[in-house]
Amino acid sequence: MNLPPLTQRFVLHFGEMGSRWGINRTVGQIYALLYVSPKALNADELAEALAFSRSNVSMGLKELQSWNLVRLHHQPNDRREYFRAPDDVWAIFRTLAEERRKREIDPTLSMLRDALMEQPSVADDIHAQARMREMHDLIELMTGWLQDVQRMDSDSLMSLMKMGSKVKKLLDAKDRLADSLGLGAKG
Amino acid sequence: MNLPPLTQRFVLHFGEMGSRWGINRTVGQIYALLYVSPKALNADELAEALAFSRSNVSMGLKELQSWNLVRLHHQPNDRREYFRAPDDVWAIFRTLAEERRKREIDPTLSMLRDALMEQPSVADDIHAQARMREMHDLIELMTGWLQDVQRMDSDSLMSLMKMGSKVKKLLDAKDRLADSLGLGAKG
DNA sequence: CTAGAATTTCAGAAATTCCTGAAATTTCAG
DNA sequence: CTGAAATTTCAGGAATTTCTGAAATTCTAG
Repeated sequence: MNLPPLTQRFVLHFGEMGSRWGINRTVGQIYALLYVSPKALNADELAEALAFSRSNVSMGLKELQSWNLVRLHHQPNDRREYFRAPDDVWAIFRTLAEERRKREIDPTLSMLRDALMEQPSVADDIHAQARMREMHDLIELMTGWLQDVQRMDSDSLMSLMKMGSKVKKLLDAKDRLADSLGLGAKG
Repeated sequence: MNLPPLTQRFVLHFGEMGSRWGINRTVGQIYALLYVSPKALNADELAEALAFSRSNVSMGLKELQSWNLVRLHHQPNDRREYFRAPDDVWAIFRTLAEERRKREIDPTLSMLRDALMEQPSVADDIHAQARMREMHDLIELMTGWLQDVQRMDSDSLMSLMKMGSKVKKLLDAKDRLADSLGLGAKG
């Protein structure tokens, strides 16, 4: 591996963190390098820069493509494929959240839905089902909210986040205003 | 394993999903069982119910304790330790988010901070550092926001989530109001 | 104290995941 | 078509993680 110092630190860090994020070292390092690289890279360049086997890079890129995290490019008079990470870091985050929801949350939501349709046959399962309902409702609320905010443009999302918990004050103010005008609760 | 049907499905699912969530089968199944169990369980009961070795359960419980995800209890005239998941599923989620931030985000944030202090020495590193700054700013904004909302009580959080993207309309309304009153931009 | 119950530690076996080189397949210029 | 370049697949070796049983340690009733 022969990368400039800052790039190298970033790449090695992503390789190490990979295991905590549920991706392997190869995938982590490939994405890190694509993310900071000023230009699109092809598979051979990645294999060379990161000292991985060509086949390993191929599998890593496939994985990243299945996550929708890379864009493909072509150079004139060169039939190799070149890869880039999206420029917009917010878009990357959105994609990541979306894909993780699909893989890590949706299967559980569907298992919970199935379990909630059943008629529990013993006392312990009655309690278990009630607990599952609590979990189901929370997950449904959170994923629904996630999908809502994912539809917002980056600027609105940023201003919303910058407000942080001040949103609560705004909500309270809205409620008081609605009350004082004699309006009922409304969404 | 001899569990009532719904409980068993839930437990097995958490065991399987464990690998996607970065926890192992043992830890997943133990927590699933604690979560749906109507009463606190001791390590022997867990080992028996899940058909794991006693030592494996011990390590799994240690892991869960390091995540702050279990509560310890004692029964009169019994010196064994009994374990429970917190009753409030929102509290569980908050803890999970907090601990994942510590393990999966904070190390990266700190690496990025360090990298941003350096003076890039080659052209590619200048670009790389700019990209790192974008990532740093997004992560800082998101974790700051997360800490803000984590301080909100469960009810406020729920009503906020139920609003979903309607929050944006509320924000727009606030901005228009502020404008029409001739006020400048304010937090 | 002490004995035995409860729990933890830990070496290494078992299972899983990662990674490579070789072979197979796909792509496309000529 | 053909052949060489580009890419993918895949068997199996390397590395890592998980899990167990045995031994060590901690705890507490008496």
